[in-house]
Amino acid sequence: MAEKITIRDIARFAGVSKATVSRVLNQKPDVDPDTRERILRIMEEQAFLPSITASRLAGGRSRLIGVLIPSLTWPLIPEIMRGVSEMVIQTPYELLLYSITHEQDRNEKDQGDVINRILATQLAASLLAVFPGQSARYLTRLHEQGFPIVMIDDQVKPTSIPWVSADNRRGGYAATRYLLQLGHRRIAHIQGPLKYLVSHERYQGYCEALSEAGITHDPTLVIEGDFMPSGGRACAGKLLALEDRPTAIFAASDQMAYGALEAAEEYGLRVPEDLSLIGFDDISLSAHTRPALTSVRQPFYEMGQRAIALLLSLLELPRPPGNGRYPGSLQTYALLPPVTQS
Amino acid sequence: MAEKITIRDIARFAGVSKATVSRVLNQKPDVDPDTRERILRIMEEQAFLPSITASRLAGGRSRLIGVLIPSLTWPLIPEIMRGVSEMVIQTPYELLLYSITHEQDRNEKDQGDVINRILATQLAASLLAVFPGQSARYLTRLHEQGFPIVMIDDQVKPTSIPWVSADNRRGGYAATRYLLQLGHRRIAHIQGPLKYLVSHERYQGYCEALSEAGITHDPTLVIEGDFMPSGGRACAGKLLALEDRPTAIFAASDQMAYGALEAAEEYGLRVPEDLSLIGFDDISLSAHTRPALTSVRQPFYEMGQRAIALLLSLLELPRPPGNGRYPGSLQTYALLPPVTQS
DNA sequence: GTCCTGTCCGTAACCGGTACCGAGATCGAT
DNA sequence: ATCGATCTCGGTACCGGTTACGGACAGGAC
Repeated sequence: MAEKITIRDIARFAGVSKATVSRVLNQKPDVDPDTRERILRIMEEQAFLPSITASRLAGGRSRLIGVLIPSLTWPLIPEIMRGVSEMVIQTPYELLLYSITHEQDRNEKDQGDVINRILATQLAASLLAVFPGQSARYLTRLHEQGFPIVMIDDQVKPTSIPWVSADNRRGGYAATRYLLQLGHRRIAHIQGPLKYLVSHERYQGYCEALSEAGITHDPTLVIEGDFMPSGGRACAGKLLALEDRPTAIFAASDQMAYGALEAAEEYGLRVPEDLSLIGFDDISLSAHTRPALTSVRQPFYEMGQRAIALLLSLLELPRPPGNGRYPGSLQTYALLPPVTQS
Repeated sequence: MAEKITIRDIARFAGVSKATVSRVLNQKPDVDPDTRERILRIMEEQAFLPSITASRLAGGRSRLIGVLIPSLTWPLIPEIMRGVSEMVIQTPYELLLYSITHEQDRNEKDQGDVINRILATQLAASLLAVFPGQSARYLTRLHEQGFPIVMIDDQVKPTSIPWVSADNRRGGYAATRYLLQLGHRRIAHIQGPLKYLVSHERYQGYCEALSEAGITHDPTLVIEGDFMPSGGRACAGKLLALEDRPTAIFAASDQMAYGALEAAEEYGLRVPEDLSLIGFDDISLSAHTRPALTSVRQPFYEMGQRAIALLLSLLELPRPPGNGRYPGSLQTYALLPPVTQS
């Protein structure tokens, strides 16, 4: 195994001191352009890559990105992570995985513990927080102290933290448009729990599509569900029991759409012949079920990519003085459009 | 933010030198028991935790565990990772994520690149390789050089690397037993591709259960599939076309079981009334489909736990001299039993 | 020619640990 | 009492970077 070459070797080859090499590594200004060029060339030739460990210890910025995710078993997380890791592999950064087990007692303490751990070990000096939920409060404080953080979150409340989110309003709009294009006029909507922002956004998209089509909003066709199959079944049951029954249902989650399938079966209705049904992407495998479920795909892969790109761009910025806020951070975000599939 | 306390602080509190504190940290023998006790107590009081970065730089063992995984979107990976991370969170170790994007050109070069990266950055000094596939060759060499590695793999060929695997033979046995207990005598089996070891193992379990029940093996009831829904459909089609049609099918993957469902529908057979069907767990959501699919659950969560426990135990061992093989590494493995569910 | 300013770069201390070397203490054996 | 072996432990040189400080040298203004 070839001896690992160090900054000292590079310095020796270039006939300069370690300090100068370090300066070009960190893009400090006070280096002669010729010298810089020469050193860069030598580093290239020697395939030199500085020790993340050493530079971190010496007080440099860390090349380790902490990724804070809720239970991986939530099916959309892996899709996000795919985008994240494909992006990161092209950079000299590495990913440090911090998984919060959402299963067990989901009290805030757990999450705080993990964040404390990240801070205490000092390994990661930046954070990608995926659906942080309750932890968002901690994160906001952290971010205000100058710790680079990007969130991927559906529940974006006003925050100073740069974030990436799917465009749920447009998703709801797209789902409803799809049903309208099939010729439906009486379209019901099973909402997600109203305590979630996404539920309102999807509902809002639904309303917009309807009013755009000149259909007056019928409140009896909108019921609040719980994102779960059983809730979807119950809600769909109520909807199908109406005397003026809807001909199509837009469920705010695939899980609820499954429940709705069962309810339809109970009523002897066939999908999609007698009742059209569209879900909202919790589950990437919906296309494999029978009957195949139409669903609005959220662009999780792209969200992962965007989020990490955003974080990387923050890291390249020089550390801001003063209050530690990155200039313009309030504007850094991305809303990604949905896709109707299957 | 409280100043980070270091080994020097502890040394000062205890009235000893840094060296001695380092010795108790690394469980070196030459420390007076009283002194050790005192230092440990002080570390406890001060909530001291040594800098992973510094100890790594100074040549100590790394507390970073590299996790090498194929595309996270493969649904069983998250379940494994859940076991892994729940285990790791209880230790002072951290997880470094290296995801191989299986999607794109799946040539070996990709995988070699990632492994080179792990080696070059020197961050992780141990590795958990999940379904390494082709990379296993690299890993074997690495392991023989003394690099601690544990594999989670279904395709265990003779190797010196400690591994954890599901017991596929018992899984096949369990699936077949399940059908036997329902009273079936003519039980078909749709195999996985025979190039995979797991396919043979599951088949073997199938044969054992049959012969144990005193049923003579009928070769026309066993067909090789491709793990995919379309293949399952084709195979099931052939089976159902037999004049002496089987009353139950054991498919070696859930995907193929889905295909079989479609084939049954084609033949006007209802599941489970007219035809019993059992799958093998590729997909954790099988229980949500209609009709709910019975499946053999592979204990991925537990496999993750076991694998990381195994790796940690290797790390606690002193570095072996000579050829770098851990004594008894050929015996360190774990076969975990399956569970029939739903 | 002197003085000042700015550019470029080397020296050395330091980050927080690890590990080698050797010193002092203790103790049993001679 | 002398000696060597063993147990403890301190001193110190690192690991591979970063950074404060200051020196050398060039150029321009006077």
